Amino acid sequence: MANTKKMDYVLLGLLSHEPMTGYEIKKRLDTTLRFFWGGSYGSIYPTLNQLEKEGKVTKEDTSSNGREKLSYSITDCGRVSLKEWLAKPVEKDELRYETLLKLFFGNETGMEGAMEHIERFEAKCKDELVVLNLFAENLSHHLEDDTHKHYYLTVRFGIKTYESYLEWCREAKEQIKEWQK
Amino acid sequence: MANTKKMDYVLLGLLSHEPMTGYEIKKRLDTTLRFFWGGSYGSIYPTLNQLEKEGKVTKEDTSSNGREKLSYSITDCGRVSLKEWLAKPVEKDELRYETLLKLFFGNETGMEGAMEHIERFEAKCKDELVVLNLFAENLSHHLEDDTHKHYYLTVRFGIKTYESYLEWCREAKEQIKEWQK
DNA sequence: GTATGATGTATCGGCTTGATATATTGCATG
DNA sequence: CATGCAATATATCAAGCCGATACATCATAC
Repeated sequence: MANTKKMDYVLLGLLSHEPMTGYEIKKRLDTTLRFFWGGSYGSIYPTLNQLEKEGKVTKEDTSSNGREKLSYSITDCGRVSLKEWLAKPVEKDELRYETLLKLFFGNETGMEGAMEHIERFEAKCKDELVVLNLFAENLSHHLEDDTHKHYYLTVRFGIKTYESYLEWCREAKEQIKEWQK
Repeated sequence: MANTKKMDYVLLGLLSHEPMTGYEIKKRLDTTLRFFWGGSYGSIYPTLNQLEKEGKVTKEDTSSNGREKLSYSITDCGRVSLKEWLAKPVEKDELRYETLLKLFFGNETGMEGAMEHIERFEAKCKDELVVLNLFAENLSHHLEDDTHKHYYLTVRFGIKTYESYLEWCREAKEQIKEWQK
């Protein structure tokens, strides 16, 4: 059978929006998708080559002034492959929260350590929420576009969850203070 | 320098609670830690051997009736290593939500597909919430123990976030219905 | 003019997952 | 009481992925 590798579909999905270079794909992963997915050069470039061999994307050399630049576009075959994957039920959603890990094992260091981790987590969440709210604001003016509608739903997911993280931080800090009495 | 590998500290953390076999560790990861961390045999057994070589855990053969059984315990050296790691700030928290990925690229399949993914996600969240609430209920009767306190905080995190996921599901479904008019 | 950062392609080591192999024990069901 | 299925238990392997790094050019600022 064909690939079940996730990165294949991440790349096909991004290229279904517009042609891009590997570098641009990486940037997109680090900004727009950052809240729910990642990806490294070590999987982007090899996957692009493999997808080209399979005929799911095409490569175009758009170098200029000696600066190397390879633009990738999705093919009809690639679109079919993407749609098949999109229609299948989700296999796995997962959280990998080091903060919770350190909290869980925190009885080795006491509640002060836990408190510190929660406060750092809280600060980071606040920063992320600012970014997400900006995204939502910008997107709300362009909701005619179907792509933006889908993007908007994922941003709303981010906002909802980060807000609940902050609520939990407040609750947890309160709880710890009570225990310390 | 020493290891920065996460699995090292997951195992040390679990063994700091009580001695366990690799199999028991796996079960713990699949139940208690499931909501925020994972782990496979392919990383558990090799890591246990490596930690033993480093003197951070000791192995004891507790086989009986010909059934092989290797119990691992944390050493003082292992405890020091764990505490050092716990004191360091968190490097990375990450979400890997295939549901959001399929939603983000959903303009290829239309809003009906998005709706289906959201509904499946909603159903799964409801199930998880039942489990988490059970955990919280049980734990709330044993909060004298420090280990349980820390465990309780992570369960509360799970409850808060799953509740917000469900809220988002409702909101998103509402939003999609409105767009479909 | 020259250092810094952004653009851009690419690979490598090491870690992790998911599947699989192997073997024994305990329990249930006909 | 046999037979099969689930649970206990250790262990490895291919394939996937991350983080770091190497390399080269261009733009900007000082």
